[in-house]
Amino acid sequence: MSDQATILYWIRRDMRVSDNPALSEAVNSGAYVLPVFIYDDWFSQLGAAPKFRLEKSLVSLQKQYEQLGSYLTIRKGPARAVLRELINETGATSVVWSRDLDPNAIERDTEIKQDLKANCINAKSYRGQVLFEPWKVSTKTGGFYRVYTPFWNSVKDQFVDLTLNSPNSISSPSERPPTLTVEDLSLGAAMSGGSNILGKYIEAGELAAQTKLKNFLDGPVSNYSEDRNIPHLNATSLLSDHLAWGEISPNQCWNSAFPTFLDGVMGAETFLKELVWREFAYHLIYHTPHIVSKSWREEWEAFPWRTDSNHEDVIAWKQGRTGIPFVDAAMREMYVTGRMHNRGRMMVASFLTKHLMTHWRIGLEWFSDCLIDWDPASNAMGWQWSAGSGPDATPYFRVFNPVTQLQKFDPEGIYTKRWIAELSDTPSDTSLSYFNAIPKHWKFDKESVYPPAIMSPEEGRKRALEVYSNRGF
DNA sequence: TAGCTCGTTGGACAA
DNA sequence: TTTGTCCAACGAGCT
Repeated sequence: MSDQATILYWIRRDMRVSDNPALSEAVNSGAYVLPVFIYDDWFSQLGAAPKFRLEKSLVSLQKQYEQLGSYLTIRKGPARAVLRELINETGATSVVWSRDLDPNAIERDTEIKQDLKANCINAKSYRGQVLFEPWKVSTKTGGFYRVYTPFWNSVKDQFVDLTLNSPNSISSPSERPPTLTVEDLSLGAAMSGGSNILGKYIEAGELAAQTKLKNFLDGPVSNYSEDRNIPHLNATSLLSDHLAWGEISPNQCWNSAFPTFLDGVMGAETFLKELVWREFAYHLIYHTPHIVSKSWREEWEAFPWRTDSNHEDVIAWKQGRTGIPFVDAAMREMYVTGRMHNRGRMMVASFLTKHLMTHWRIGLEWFSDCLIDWDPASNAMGWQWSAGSGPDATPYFRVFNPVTQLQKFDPEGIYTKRWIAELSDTPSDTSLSYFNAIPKHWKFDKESVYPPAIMSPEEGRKRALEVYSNRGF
């Protein structure tokens, strides 16, 4: 073992080397840096698509470390035990990481920090997941924000540019500790067979993220305010999965878009506001962690939700067979690509929670399994917003009508034809790919007849409004 | 402290 | 076809 000190850099959801304060600090200390990924319970409980996406991210990150003269060490097991093991093996004296604001991650990290310190190991966490740490934003009376607009007004002028460049090289111990390979983690194992198809829609890694940000700011951003509502257009940044896995930082996004905003491009402001929605979700998950599992407004726990996740209506919703084209197109888009257009997300969430009166948690769990951009904070906030149980939620009488939404945002049926083969005499390749992606036991193929609507928009709206307006629940 | 204003994303209906 | 108004009322946040 060399005399030079070693720092463990513990990687979680920060799969990048630029604007990474924890990594930069470790590199600048002059010690050897050992980048470590630990597949612990936090990761093993992820849904199928997030795990598959994680695999791609790790492969990309591994290459990046090799290009910087370092390497990635991968282990599996409880993080605390694995870190101790690595400390014993390498003689490391410090562990650094980027803060993860997910409540389960906070609990794990707090315990680990105490444990390390009790054993005379330096342990330090750094910014990186958000623009504004939740404890640094407060209302004038010292509380946390519950409504988006005041939150936006409060943070929009507070941003300080701390963006860091990538290290030029990383010096790591010459003696490599034993490591697993990415393949050893079997991260694609939970996929039901659509992984080849889903894989085509994933471009993982930091470089891909930077390229997408640049392309977005070079073009689509100018019409983003309007075009982002049209589900068949390629008008959004497509950065959500990169942000979810930390392949790009919100700081980098903000910094790149801000000059465009100053130039008076409205779309750039809308984009910044979207970034701040992500911030708001982390603000909420930090201050009210129950948002991930219980209705944020307590009184909504008594709402008579349908809670049977095997109900035929729920199955139809998951499989994109409700007979409501907008809902089905969006659900199929998610199953094939691991993404869903934002208007689709609002639409299917409104349909499940209002027309089908099904608990938002059932929707949240399905999204957690299918989305490559799954993020605990945004997912929880979004579902509770749609259901009406969350902070700053949509009023109960605001029920999306899937037919009028389609007329407004997809009048020519481009989006629905892209995803629903049964609606076309000459089905598109994308719509047919759905049948190759779904599991066989769904017993559903391109010869199937498109089903009649399981619930008429008018009837569903009427029923939802009656129950929602009944203060007795 | 009390009062005032406002609330990401909608729908139905009337004019 | 487009535009305006109401839907119901509450709580957040500010002054």
